[in-house]
Amino acid sequence: MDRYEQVIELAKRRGFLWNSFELYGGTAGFYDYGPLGSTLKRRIEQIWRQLYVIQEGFMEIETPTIGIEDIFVASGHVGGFSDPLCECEECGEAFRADHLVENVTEIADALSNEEVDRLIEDNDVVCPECGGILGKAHEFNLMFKTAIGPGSGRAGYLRPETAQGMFVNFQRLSRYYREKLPFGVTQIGKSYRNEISPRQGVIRLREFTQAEAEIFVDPGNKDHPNFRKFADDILNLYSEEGQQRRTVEKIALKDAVDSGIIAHEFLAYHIGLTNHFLQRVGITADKLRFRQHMKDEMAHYAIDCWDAEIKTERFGWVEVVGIADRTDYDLNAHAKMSNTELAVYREYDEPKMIEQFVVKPDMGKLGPLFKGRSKAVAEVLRSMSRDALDVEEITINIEGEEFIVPSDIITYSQETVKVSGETIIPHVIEPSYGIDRILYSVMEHAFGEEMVPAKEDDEIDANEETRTVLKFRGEIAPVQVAVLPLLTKNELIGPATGIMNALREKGILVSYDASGTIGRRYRRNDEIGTPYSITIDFETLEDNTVTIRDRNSMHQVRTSIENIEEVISDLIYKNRDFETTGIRIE
RNA sequence: GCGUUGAUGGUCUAGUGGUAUGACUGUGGCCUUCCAAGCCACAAACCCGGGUUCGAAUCCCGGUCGGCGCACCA
Repeated sequence: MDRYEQVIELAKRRGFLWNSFELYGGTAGFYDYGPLGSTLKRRIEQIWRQLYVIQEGFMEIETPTIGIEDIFVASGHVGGFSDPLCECEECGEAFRADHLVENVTEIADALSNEEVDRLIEDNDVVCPECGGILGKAHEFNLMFKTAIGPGSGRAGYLRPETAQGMFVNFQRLSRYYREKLPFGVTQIGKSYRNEISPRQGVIRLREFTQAEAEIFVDPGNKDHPNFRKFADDILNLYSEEGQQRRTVEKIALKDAVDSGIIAHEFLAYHIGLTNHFLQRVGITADKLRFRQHMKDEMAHYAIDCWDAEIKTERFGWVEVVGIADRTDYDLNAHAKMSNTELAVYREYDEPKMIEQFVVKPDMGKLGPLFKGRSKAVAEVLRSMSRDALDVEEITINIEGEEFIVPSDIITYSQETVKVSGETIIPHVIEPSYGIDRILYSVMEHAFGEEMVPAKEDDEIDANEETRTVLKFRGEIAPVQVAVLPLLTKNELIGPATGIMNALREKGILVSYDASGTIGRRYRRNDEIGTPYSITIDFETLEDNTVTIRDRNSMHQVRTSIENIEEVISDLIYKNRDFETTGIRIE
């Protein structure tokens, strides 16, 4: 069993991850989160909220998982997700069908699959790799399509990313943030891609959870006011240049910006924030790197893009977060599609006095002359230059129609105009997290097998046994503390229940376990990553003390029942040193 | 999607044309004392569909799911 199998086997057995629809045989690309998995996932998301929503102030919104066609036409997903592909019947290589017929037609990308097939046949297009015969063109549409409403309905798609729901709310959001850049918005939710052949368990899913932030910034100012916070952090950077040399470099973010490796401070800040987040949820620092997209792999509209990649035993480096400067691409696309201006007005510090050439058509005269067309004529006149207007009769052309305008109908002058601001289309910085991949990576990095001394027993030779333990950070461990009466005796169950209730009132997730020997129960809790165990024994009845056991060190202290919930809370949330919580016992 | 390979309790596994082996886990009980190994009892499985057969978990075909290779991963 490799590490992946060990983690997945444990995840399945202990209620973290289950194959969906298993009762009916299952379907690839879907996973259920069991009791511990859901809790772990929620704790990871909660830390994400703590950083992005509370600390950064990027409020969370929630938009439908189904989107209408226009959204995905504008975003490019309808076109981009339905490339026709042809596979070679000889060598099996797949090619973009429209690219294959580019040389024999002008309109390759506007053809139906049948038309492409016919062109391939008529022009004897063969496989560019091996010269073999090509199969029929077929669509690879990675979006799930559905119908909204009865009958054939209106086309809808399950969203392939949460981002579009935020872009299309730009105007509302801009107003919410009182029209001041920068501002950001976040969404945590499900996205859907109908992958052709999902494998690799939870690494590639058809339904998955994204946590995305869209941060709208002034394109003229991509400095970050709090950059200092991460400026000195040293990260494993795998830059475009580094990839050519196949070397990952440890560089401080400040230096990466100064030397131009990272495009600008704002992006670097968010790389820093991602680094902070991933380590806080328990990703091992030396199994984490940031890889820059190569020029040819980056979407054409992006300026710079970095992926956070995590090293896993089976899959190697797995992309878990993408941090991109998407420029104004999305807002432009939706502005065009919806015919609505998606921009903010930025007031200058000082109004600018601008020399302007101003044309003033006399509408009183234009009106009777051109009737219904006079407004369009005036528009054109206003945009003309002084030279073009300085003639006897001005001839203009609107949609093939000619208009002759006598020059005495207009006046023009050079004027000084006060301009107090300008309209700008913000650029978008987008950190996009794949929560499921992160959750798996956290489990893998937390997973450990340790050899520990076995209990003495003459009949068994081995003096060591394997302890399986998930070393989750306290903050993300699904079960935060186990309450264990040493024996199943009523006099022990009473105080145990009391302690459990006090902990629960404090908001701590407790598992109560009275079944089996104490050693077995410790091991059970090690395996699901419970950081602390409280054991109630007969001494408790005498002096109101219990033992607390630390999962990682297996050390125990004896401490008072009084305020035990505060002690546990401090251990989990405030990084209190375990050894300070009581008297160490051997 | 193509090729290849596998599928037996929760987990790991034995096995056969006549309904299944063992271990671990789990549950209940016993146990005055702390790291899975004590005692008693209990629970729990042949991936799905079709075919051959008196009878199929076993043989054959198809599917599903998993692994691997190829392709795909905006």
